[in-house]
Amino acid sequence: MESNFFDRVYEVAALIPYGRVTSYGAIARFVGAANSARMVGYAMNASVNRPDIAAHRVVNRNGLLSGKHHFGGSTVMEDLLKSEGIKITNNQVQDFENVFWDPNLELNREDFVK
DNA sequence: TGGGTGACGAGTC
DNA sequence: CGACTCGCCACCC
Repeated sequence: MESNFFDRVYEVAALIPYGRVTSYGAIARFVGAANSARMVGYAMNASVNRPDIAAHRVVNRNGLLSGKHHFGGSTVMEDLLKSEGIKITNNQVQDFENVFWDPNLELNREDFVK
């Protein structure tokens, strides 16, 4: 069976543009679980098996690389973001507002299966 | 079946 | 301004 929740999270995560980041809460709202931002992170945790998912482009609402610790336990996440032109300082995304990508604004929910 | 878990978020002190 | 607490809810055991 298909767990639409996780699948949607994966879809959105896969659509995050290069050099941009988004927040768990933004994805959560987009998939219809505004109050389940934690589940987005949980889904990302399971997305390690999904090479198409750019989990490193997902940070918390503060622009903090909360999931970096889960990226092999190294600075992989930080390095990946830097390689995309995103500035990282003290585990925090610089110019977060500038690189923030809100699926609710940039993406059409109608393009997804309801 | 039930309960614990957690890569969050928002509110409070 | 910083640190802490609580609620959330889909997934795993």
